[in-house]
Amino acid sequence: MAMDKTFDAKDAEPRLYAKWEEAGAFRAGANARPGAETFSIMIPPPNVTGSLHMGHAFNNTLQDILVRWHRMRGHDTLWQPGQDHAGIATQMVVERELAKEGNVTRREMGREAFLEKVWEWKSQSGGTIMSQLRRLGASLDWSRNAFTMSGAPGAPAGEEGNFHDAVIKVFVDMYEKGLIYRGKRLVNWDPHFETAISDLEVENVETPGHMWHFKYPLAGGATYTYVEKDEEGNVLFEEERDYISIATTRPETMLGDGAVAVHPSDERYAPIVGQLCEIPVGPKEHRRLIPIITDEYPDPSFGSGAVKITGAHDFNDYQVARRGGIPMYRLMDTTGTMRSDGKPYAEAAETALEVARGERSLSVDEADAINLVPDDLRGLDRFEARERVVEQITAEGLAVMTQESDPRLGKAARTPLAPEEGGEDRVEEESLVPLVEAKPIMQPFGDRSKVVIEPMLTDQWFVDTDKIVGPALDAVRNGDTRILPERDAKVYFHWLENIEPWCISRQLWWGHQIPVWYGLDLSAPDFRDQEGDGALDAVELGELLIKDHMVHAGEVHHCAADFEGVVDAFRLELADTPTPIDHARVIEVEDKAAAIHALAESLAQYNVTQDPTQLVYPVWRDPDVLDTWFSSGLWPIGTLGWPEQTPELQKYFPTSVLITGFDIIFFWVARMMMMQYAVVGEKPFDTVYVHALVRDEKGKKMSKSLGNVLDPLELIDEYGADAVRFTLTAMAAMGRDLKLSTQRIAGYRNFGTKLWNAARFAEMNEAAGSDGTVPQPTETVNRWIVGETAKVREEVDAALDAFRFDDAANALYRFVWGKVCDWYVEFSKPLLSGTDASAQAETRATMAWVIDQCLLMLHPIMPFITEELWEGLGTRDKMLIHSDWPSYGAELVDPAADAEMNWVIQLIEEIRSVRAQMHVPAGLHVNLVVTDWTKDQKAAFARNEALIKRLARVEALEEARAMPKGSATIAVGGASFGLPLEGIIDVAEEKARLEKSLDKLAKDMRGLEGRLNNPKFVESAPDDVVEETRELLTAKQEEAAALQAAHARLSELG
RNA sequence: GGGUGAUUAGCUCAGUGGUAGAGCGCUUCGUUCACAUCGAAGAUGUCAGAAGUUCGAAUCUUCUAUCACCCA
Repeated sequence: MAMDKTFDAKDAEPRLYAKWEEAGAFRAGANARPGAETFSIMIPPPNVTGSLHMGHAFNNTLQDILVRWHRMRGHDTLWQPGQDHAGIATQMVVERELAKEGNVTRREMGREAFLEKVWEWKSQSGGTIMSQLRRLGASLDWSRNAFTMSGAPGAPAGEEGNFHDAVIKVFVDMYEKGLIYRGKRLVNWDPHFETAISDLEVENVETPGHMWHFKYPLAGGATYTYVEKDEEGNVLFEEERDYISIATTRPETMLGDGAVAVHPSDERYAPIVGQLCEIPVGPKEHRRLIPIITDEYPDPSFGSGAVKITGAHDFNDYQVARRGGIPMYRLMDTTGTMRSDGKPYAEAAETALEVARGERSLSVDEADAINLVPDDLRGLDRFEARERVVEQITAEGLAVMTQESDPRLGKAARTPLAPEEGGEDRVEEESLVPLVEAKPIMQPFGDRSKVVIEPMLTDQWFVDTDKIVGPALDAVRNGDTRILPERDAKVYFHWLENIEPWCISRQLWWGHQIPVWYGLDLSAPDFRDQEGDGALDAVELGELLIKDHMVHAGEVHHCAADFEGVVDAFRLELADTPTPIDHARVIEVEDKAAAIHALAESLAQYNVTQDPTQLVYPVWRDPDVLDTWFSSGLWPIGTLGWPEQTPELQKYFPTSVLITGFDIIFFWVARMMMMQYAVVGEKPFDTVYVHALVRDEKGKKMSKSLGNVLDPLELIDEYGADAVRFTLTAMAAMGRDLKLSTQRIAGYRNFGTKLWNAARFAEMNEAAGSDGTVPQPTETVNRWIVGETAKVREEVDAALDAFRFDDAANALYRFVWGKVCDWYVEFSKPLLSGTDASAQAETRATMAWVIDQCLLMLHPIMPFITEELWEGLGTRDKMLIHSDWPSYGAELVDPAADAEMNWVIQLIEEIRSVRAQMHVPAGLHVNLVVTDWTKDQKAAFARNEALIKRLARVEALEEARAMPKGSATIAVGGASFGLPLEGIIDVAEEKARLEKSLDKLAKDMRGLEGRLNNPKFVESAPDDVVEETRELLTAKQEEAAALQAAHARLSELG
């Protein structure tokens, strides 16, 4: 067979992948030895809308390495594939598609039809990432591909899995255990998609913004002495004030302020704490008053030190408001528009005022019902409202003023002012302008919608994480689950120790609809059926509804896996209504409005017909769906068929390793830990390997807007999957970001070519395709390379065991290129082409074995080229992917052979170096003279003469008493060699070379002697270190002596 | 503001107490029968700075500077 000069990745990769897949090579348990230990990895599910990016390539390369490595070791291995349904992203993609096609909106279509579209889209485009992972060579068991929405109502054929059942079951179970509740809390609200979103879907971006400074006048014209002091207590500034100064980046939220807070230690405001101040916006006649309170949150050194508290629109304020019992007034609707519902402003403000005065209090829901947006601002966009608020305050003269030249205004400053009191300026001049600082602010944007996220107080479902966080923390603390690198365990602890309730509802359609049904709250315990006839006439019905208030304002709700499951619970709700209403048929309707309508209609009809069988009690299902992360949180068990006790679940759970990015430690890893413990009471994985980010070569995060994105598929096209994989692996130092450059990838592509050509050489010399038997050669060269192979096997296993992927890759790189190609292949040439038949045979066998070992050990990192060579080099029982990973070790190392070959290598390198520096023509063979060597060295030379001569271009060896004149001298391991170069040598140049070497030796020796002359070193350092140092010094001294002599000879010469 | 980490050759990075390393790039040489996607040789470092612990520090401690990321 004549091999090509290079590996054709484009041709081979798809062919080999198909071959593996057809052979079922990736199947769970493939190549497992009987009774083998199991090894399982769950893929972090990519979005079903997603396509492969560099992070995926990195993440999946590492997983594939582990999986292939374990599979080759005969372990019962599962790499579980799958995708998550990515609620918001997928819904957005499909809506966009709809818009392109025919301008039908989701709402126009209706929920059912829309979901049908989503499934349709999924069946067409959902497989993209799967085929891309195949390009990378990922050996996932595709027959088990999972999807977080499989088995959901409306799922088409081919999506019959039971993930949906698992998700719903977990929700119901957790609800029943009291771990899930409905409540009003502040969440990240996306005004574009009109849904709550997770922190992960929020991008905080530094944006040019403004900080406005306003005066909140004290109620009733009260005044106080405002005093500012320096650190020593000297008064810097003092004045009478009738206001407190507030800075804000979001003036429109002032409308919802519930208080002004200052730090308890802030003496400047101590005189006015407890007083009321006025929000300087809104109609003059209904100005709202709010209390000045103390809280730890305000930073006295920032701004004026006083903070306005808008509990319903800011996360920090929310905490302060909760601590201080401050009402939270919501100002916007779901689209981020200023509210226009509820009572007129005058009435709302009056209520708020009563609350501020302590005359009444509001429940959270009552506060939420109050609309404190002034009538003229109702219905405005939030940013427009901001402008109007600023205008109104400024017009009223309640903006803090400053000189036009104030640098904080962001304009060119003429005379910079010393900042005092957070920068307020009191110089009275005619050119005063409102103090509006131009400053960058961190602003939250929806990562999909790109609109500004609004913290909003809304009704949502929450997991009471406090109740389930314990086992997740303990597991990592006591080592049941290990997080690598260790630093990331700290991140994990930090987050879980400060965990907040987890908002799991989303106002979307694509997802697992929450299995909760609501009904109108009906009861009339005091009603007496005076006729006692078990029927209700018109009069009685009227009394029921009006006098006994049968229909209450609130709602009741019940949770079960399906509608049938809640019917009984709702019947019980009717128990305290009169017959026959208490026997009404429970039916499901669309929503609350439909329920009211259906109930009214039913009662009306009953009134006419007196037919109790027509009475219905309508209930409606919660329209919201669950956060995608809620379903992803069940990934380890859900993919294995839970709640059914499948054999796979028994075998592969808990899983062995999770490999994932640091950015989702909180969102996914921590939640899987909590969920698995909460649901099945077990850890989801033994080890979590957290990897860093792939960046561009300048260290910038790859992003579409920067245009520095490297597409892994393009890279695979250009360099081959193996090169991309090897690069990522070699750069995978634990916990460090990768700065990826194409140059580096090209370098590792070259490495593949190098391996290819070494194999090609072996094949040409009939030294390929071993049967796997470890050779037991007699030739030193062969004994040496067998030992080197054994050493690297141990190194690679140790590295992979410790998740040191880079160490494994680099060890193999050094071995294959630096040992096998640079030396062993060269050393083998005289033996392979020589006349000694037994040496030739043994070398062929050894080389065949060594090359095969390279293929075996490189396979997990470079699966394609190694499989191709494996097939090409010999007749094999199994494909490489299922071949046996080696297990030999140090017992194959022959120390004598090791020492001898190292000496030979050093000699060759020295000769080459001298030749190059003395400008000996590259092709010229020269003689070598030896004046001094040991018996062993002589024997070693004799054994390796052929290859030394060949590699160093030596014509012949002469033994001599003294070095001939004009020789260049070489000292190797105590032996003195020389190249007689009279006529060729440049004496001055050779002297310079020797001097340089001697200088370095002298420096080294000084250091070594310094240490050895220090009695404390000899006393306290370990014996082997002292011994090593002594030996090193002796060697240096010998070498120096030889070079010294050579230098002397040259000096005599002239 | 809080936390985590980084700072080592021109570049990208290994190196967790025992004389500073790799890859890439650079310079010179090379059409040697595996490979020019190659080979040979070479140059390049106050290991960010300061102080400490130690017989010995790139490595441990403290401080400083700069940068990055995460959380507020």
